[in-house]
Amino acid sequence: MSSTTAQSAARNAARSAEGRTPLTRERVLQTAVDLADAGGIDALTIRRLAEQLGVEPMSLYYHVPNKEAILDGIVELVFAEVEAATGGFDVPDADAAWKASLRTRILAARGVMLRHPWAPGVMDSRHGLGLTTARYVDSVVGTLRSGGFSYDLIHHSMHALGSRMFGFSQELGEEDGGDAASGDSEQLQQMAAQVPHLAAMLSVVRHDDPDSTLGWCDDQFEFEFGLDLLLDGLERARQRESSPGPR
Amino acid sequence: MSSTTAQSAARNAARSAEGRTPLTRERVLQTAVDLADAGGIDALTIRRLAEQLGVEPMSLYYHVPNKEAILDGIVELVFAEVEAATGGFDVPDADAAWKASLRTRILAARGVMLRHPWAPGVMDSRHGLGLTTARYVDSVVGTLRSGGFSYDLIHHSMHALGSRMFGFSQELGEEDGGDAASGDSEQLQQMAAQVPHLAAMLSVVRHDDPDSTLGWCDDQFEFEFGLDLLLDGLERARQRESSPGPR
DNA sequence: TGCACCTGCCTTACGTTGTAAGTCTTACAA
DNA sequence: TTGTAAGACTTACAACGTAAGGCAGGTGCA
Repeated sequence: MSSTTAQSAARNAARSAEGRTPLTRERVLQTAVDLADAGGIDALTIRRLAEQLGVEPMSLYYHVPNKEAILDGIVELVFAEVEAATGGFDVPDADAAWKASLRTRILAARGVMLRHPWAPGVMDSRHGLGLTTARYVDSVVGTLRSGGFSYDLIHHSMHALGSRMFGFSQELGEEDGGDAASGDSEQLQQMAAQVPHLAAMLSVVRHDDPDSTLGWCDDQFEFEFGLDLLLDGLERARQRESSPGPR
Repeated sequence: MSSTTAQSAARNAARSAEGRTPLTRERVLQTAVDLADAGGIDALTIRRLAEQLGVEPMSLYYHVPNKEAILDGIVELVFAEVEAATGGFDVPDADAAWKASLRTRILAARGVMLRHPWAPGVMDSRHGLGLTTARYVDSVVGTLRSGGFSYDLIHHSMHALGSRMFGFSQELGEEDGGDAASGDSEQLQQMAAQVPHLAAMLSVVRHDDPDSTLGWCDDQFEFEFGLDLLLDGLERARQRESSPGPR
């Protein structure tokens, strides 16, 4: 018991005297990312995270409600990196080269994911998008819009891009703005400020399909849309392969 | 202690007298699938599985080495369902309608996945394909081959289809025949018997790229191939949308 | 100056997970 | 009758996430 007390005293001394950098939500999340980068997502446990921070496990819970929140947080951190890598989430002016712009953005996202291979897996264990992630999606919607796509076609495009949009990963499942957007028009206005293109798309697409049976979008249709896009594309690639073509 | 003995005696009596259906690997795996179907993948724990089977947890380990093997096993079971749903994994004759055939097969796979929503997630937590899964992939390769695709283009197509091929899910990562195919030509011949098209593709594609830096296939190239396939397809869809077109 | 209160971290303890190691029972062969 | 192997069971452990509460140091107010 005396040893425990001594230990505690030593730590307190170290904290106040040597000026231990205080625990913050940011430091917790950043260290979590480092841990996952180094040892995979299974290496990210509360206990190891605490140890890495020189702190007892339960201390983390003062800054973060639970592990789920940590997972949400590190995904947001990854998309903050994507934002930095693309120099912000702005969308090109109308009639600009939407394709090149989108291509660049998506490849940048992929570059970030390659540095955090655990991210895709964590992403689709999460339900609902964080704000930064939603703003990324918003920028994709906005870019397509600038290229003259209808919101309907944009909606299908988002499903078709699916994995590619995030650098890998899979379907979106629920694509509302996270916890928001389940209550109807209330929070949809707050959302509009942060993710205007996404909000616009949702309101249009939702109106077109008043009986929101399958959760307001027909997964079967979306799947076939994306599949046919690929199959048609592959067919053209094959024809190109057979005939050397001009040039 | 006497109660424990009595309990044990009662169970033994029930086993021999009433003719308890014996534990087998198959029964374990099937029950695991049922459990995951009913309560999601998190509901599948060794203890619950044992309880469902009327058996003590450690008894499972006589029929299965560990939980990983159970996860491998239930994925295989799912693909056995896919095989049944498509009436076997045979490929069409040359010059047949590869696109319709492939489309049907993939949509059938999707139908099965919808009954086992946990399957995609489990799949990409696994490294390497089981035999049945590999045979499914093989049938996709074979079908593309029957449509006149080169093995190179087939290889890229597989990457591009990625998620769609399995009904959802994501990239392949390692796409060798599971544990096999890391040792070179030895097991590659045993593999050839079971998954001939896949083996053929691998041997061709591998030769073209002797310095197998990035793990013998260039992920960056594959990603861009698939992305451009989609972007080009979307551009055509948008043009179609703008001009109502003939008909 | 004294006392209450808040902030930030620590201690202890619980239930759940996968599984290593060893034991007991039953069926059958010699 | 005895030996053997198959097929279960018992016990035990380390690692996980986290509920509940404790305790030091600083801050604000009397």
